[in-house]
Amino acid sequence: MIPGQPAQGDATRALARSRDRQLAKRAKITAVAMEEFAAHGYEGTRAEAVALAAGVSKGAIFGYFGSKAGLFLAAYQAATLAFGRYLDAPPGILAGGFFATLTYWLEHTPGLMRQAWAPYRVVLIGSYCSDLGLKREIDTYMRRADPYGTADFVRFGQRRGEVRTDIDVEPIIALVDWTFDRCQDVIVATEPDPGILSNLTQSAVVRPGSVEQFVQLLRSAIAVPAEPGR
Amino acid sequence: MIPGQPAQGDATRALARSRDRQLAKRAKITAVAMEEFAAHGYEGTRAEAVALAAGVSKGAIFGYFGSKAGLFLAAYQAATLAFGRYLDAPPGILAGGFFATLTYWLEHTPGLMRQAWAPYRVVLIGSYCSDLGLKREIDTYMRRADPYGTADFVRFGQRRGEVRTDIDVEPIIALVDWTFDRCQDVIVATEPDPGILSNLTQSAVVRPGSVEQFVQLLRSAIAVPAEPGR
DNA sequence: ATGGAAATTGACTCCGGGTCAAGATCTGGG
DNA sequence: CCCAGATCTTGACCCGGAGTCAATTTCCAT
Repeated sequence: MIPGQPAQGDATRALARSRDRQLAKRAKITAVAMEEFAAHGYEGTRAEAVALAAGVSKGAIFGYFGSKAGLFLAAYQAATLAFGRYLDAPPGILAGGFFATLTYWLEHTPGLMRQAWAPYRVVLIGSYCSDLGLKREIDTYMRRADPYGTADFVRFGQRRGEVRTDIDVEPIIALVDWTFDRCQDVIVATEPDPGILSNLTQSAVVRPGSVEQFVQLLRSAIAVPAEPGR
Repeated sequence: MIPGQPAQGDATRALARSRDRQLAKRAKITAVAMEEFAAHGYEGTRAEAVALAAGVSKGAIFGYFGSKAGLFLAAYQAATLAFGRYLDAPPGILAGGFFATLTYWLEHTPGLMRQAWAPYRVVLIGSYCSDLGLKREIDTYMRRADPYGTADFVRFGQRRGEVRTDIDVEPIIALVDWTFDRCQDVIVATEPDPGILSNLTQSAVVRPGSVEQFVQLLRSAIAVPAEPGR
């Protein structure tokens, strides 16, 4: 157990180290790919440029990820993990309930975007553009991994009695995701500095308060219906 | 005015005829492109294959449409026009109001899809996959042309007092579009014969009644809120 | 050291979008 | 009927980038 030379040349130890190096390299490539995709889009990103920036050869990229689509998928997954889950909000906020938490995250979106614009852009690209095959893989991943924890979040709202339980959760989850995305669109379009994230939504005049309206729509849709008697 | 030979060889007449031929060829190419895109997806479609099937040369395609993206955009626009507008429902249905009309169209979706599966697939492809630039053009087109008349439809609902007017129309329109899309997804996944439209949504078990649940969600969201007193 | 397994490389192939000079077709006038 | 000029059409060609694979390097166990 003395640190220094590999203690007794155990095969397992060596293998583990090599596995570690693999993973590190994979992670490095993924990180670089995220930057590249964010900067140039899916079509605009060159496998060779990623290889160069990551300090490996083009062949290695395909060795690790199989194809450009595979590389993007990895970058996309990494990007989604760069954002927190709904229920990671501070306890004080969570105590305020489902809609308070939702509002909290929406208010923090501009800051999060600025702090992590590459992941944000990659997620955007993944949501909107790719061939159907890739799109399908992304959907599958989102459903299986649920990286934002939307499902847990909705169930949290249901447990607190804020979110209706008279219909399936799936449509509700889908609607929450959609609302959040639309609000992000609005926020991006409204942001005072259109430099970084520009050229997606042209400046159709965005009325302030749009976010609130989307949230209101969501609330009407998924809050527990008032009991008919009253 | 006697039909037969071109009356008196007028320049205008000749120009008009040539313009007509142009348009006819353009339409032909667009129609063929729609089939090809529907069958093979965006990436999978070869400009040369379209040219061959349309009986023109590859150069002509680029002459008419500038690029593959331009060709797709044309096919996409043609595809959206192949579907009716919401308010084109039979008068008897329209008399039943907003939600009745919505339900009518949803019930007719399977039939429409079978009868016009190429336009349907192309619209699907356009909604989900393309590079950001193309996506943006598609969004612009949808907002400007509103080929399904969703905006008119929502205002129709508002005029009838069925749809709330206390928030902007834009979020409502967006939500109606989204709901319709999701319902279509569900219907496609539920269809007994998964042959034609298969391999997009894998058979995640779809509970019957999902469509109704989405509509219920929509109704809760956008119906006029019950007055607080009651 | 050394044999061999595994990782890495980058020159190469292949494919498809896009171009453009050459040729076909059309138009109007003589 | 024929000609000149304009316009349309063609398909061989170019080019860039995804993906491959034989050769080479790195790594490890003995």
